Amino acid sequence: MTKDNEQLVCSCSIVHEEAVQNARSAELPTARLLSLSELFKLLGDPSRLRIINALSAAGELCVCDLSAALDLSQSAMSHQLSQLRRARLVRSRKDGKAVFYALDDQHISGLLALAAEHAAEGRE
Amino acid sequence: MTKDNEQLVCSCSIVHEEAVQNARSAELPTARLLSLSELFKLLGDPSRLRIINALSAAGELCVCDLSAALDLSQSAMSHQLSQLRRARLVRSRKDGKAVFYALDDQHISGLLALAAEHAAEGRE
DNA sequence: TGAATATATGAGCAAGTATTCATATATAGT
DNA sequence: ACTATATATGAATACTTGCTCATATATTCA
Repeated sequence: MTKDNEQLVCSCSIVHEEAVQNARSAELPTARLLSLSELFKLLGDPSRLRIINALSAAGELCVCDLSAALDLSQSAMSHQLSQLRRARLVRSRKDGKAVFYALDDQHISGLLALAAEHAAEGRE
Repeated sequence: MTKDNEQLVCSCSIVHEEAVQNARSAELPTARLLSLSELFKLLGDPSRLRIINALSAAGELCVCDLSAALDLSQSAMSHQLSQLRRARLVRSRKDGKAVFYALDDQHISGLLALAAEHAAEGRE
């Protein structure tokens, strides 16, 4: 075999046609790929994970509470919450001067739990 | 109320004691937090997500196959695989000159599926 | 209206990261 | 032994990103 009518992005020639075709046809649409990776990227920061975990535990917290509980500056907290809000991971409710945040997606807690299983088993 | 015997990392004073205590006592241990966020961070890159998706679909692929299928240079592919391998998301099997990679964790596909649900619903 | 409080946000900086380039290692074939 | 092939890896670079600082907006209270 060793065809190389593929774009030769690699110099090797032992391409397994059908496996590659399998992989190619299973490719996620770009939009879905990007929204997926963006979701994971948001969860991939310790500060944001702590925020999500705190909201999951406490139900609803205002920015001030979150800052105090997680030892993060108000500005940093607002910036992070802004990202989480934009991705619809949290929702905000304004009450007087305070703004209360809560998780806006029931899947997220499930994601954390499932991910925790991997993290737990993988460690030696 | 409005106690501020907390470390005043924020200048506000409407801290809700019990909610904050709830959040604080639910804090994840640092090691677990970091391994969790590292897992998500790895999944939070489009290239790595494509690799994982390809392996999930094709079962086992050598570096050359992956490079060809995903249009990524051999070097970039090796670097990414190295990270995935270090985190035990993939395992490698050497066969002659080729090295075949496959997913090393049954949870990962589940994670992708669950995350996809969020990504699907969140879009307007 | 004026002062204080709670949150949001733009700019800038320091740290992290994905890719490329060059090169090293390992295996197979001649 | 020599060449070609497949993969791995260190260094450099361009790009991203999380935080801080300064400031803006909004709400409450006097």
